[in-house]
Amino acid sequence: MTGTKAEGARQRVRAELTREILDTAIGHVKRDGAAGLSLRAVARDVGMVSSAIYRYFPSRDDLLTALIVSAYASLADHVENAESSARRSDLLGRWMATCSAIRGWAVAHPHEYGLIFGTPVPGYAAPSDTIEQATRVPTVLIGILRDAAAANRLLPDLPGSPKVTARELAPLSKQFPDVPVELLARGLLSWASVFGLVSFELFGHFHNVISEGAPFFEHEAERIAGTVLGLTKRPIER
Amino acid sequence: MTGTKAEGARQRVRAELTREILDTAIGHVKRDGAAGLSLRAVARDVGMVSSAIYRYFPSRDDLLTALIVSAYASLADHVENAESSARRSDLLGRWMATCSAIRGWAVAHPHEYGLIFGTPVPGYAAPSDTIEQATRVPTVLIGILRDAAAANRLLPDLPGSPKVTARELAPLSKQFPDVPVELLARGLLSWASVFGLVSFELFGHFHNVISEGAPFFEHEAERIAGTVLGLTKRPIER
DNA sequence: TGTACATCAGTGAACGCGCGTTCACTGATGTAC
DNA sequence: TGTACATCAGTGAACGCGCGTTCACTGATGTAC
Repeated sequence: MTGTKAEGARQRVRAELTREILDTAIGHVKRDGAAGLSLRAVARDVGMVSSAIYRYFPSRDDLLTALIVSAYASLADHVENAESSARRSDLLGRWMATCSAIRGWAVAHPHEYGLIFGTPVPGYAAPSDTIEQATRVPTVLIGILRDAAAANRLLPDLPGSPKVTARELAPLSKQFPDVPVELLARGLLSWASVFGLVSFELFGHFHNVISEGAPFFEHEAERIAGTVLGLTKRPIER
Repeated sequence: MTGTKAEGARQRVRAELTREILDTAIGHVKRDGAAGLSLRAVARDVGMVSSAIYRYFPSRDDLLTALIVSAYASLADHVENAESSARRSDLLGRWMATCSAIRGWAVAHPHEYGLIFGTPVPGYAAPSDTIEQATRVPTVLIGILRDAAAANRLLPDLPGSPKVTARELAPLSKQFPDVPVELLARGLLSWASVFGLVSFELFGHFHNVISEGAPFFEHEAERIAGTVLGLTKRPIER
């Protein structure tokens, strides 16, 4: 039935046009941001009449969803690719590659970054289709953390550190039952810190604060690895 | 001339109406977010014809600017108030009060938070009027850091920590010449971390990750104090 | 204190625009016998 | 291989809406003499 080849020309053309509409829409987001995205403008650029778009996307919100999913996927591709080219045992290298890839992608795709990490589009609720792609970057992060723990490269918490409870992190903990809650908490904070830095830079809050974004970010990413993650240069002796 | 009292009834009425327009607009942002803010809708609610707004604000963008300034001011009021009611010598208490106030305000005013810390409104460039208000919260933070340094309560950097250069932070350093660059960098990262946490929570990225935002945030704020800021419980002996 | 004039707030109509979505339709492409 | 029918993509007109901004205007409020 749904053979890979004999799909019929109609289906192939349909897939191509869907792709073209999506790409055109991405182009609009790249130029003008997501807020003003217009079905009609996209249709014009594709060379269709506006109502024809409805053969491909049932509504503007569905097109938006597709754009969000595609942005998450694009970021995740970039990050996974960077992280996987570091030597597995070079944990700091993997962390730095991940962070740099996040910032690099964000700087190269500011509007797409804004689409997924900025103010949610009003009246729009992200459907669950997005979570598969949205989960990929955090998963890379947790992978690093897990390997660091296995290699005995994580400092213990400072005495008197706050203890995050399992309850607070219950939903995440259920997805990664083999990772201690304490580690998940570190991962979450480092994740939020990295994106906090990137968001501040992209959204203009580092204006008149920082002169060179890239080296500052590298330094801070390294600092996060050392302090928040507690990643050590060599295995800890017991 | 411009006496405080005999301003004339006209001027007073004008000020009151300006306030009313602003408050109505804030109400709209609270309900629907900033993206769809409409002059006409505001005018309707105030009970004016749409063109009358132009006697008070020269354009939609100016109204938006006023809203942004007002949001920054509201946040800063809230934060300064909370921070200043902690005992001066209780540095961790001051930090925690600051952080909780930030999150508290954000949760209570999500759309206003989105207006100032989310995706910048497309085609809109924040004028310098905003910086006075925008600077107040970071200033509170630096105050804590400065006092902590004076009280000898900051851990030295871990050996092998990345050294942020003065060049990278030149603009900020010029505003706070008495604070060492290294401290400014810590402050920046902690600032970004706190807002990263809050943004993730407000913008939905902690969905299915965290079950209870408030206690988790408190724990993480404390962790930031200990690891990023390097704030110790007692003065360091030399 | 009273009058003549200037300032200003608010009106209402209009301009020109773009938007998302629906609907009946025309032709072309595929499918079943 | 050929015909009859069903499926589908794309059209073009229309609906109903709301927007920011301009402009000539009316009256009321203030100011100067």
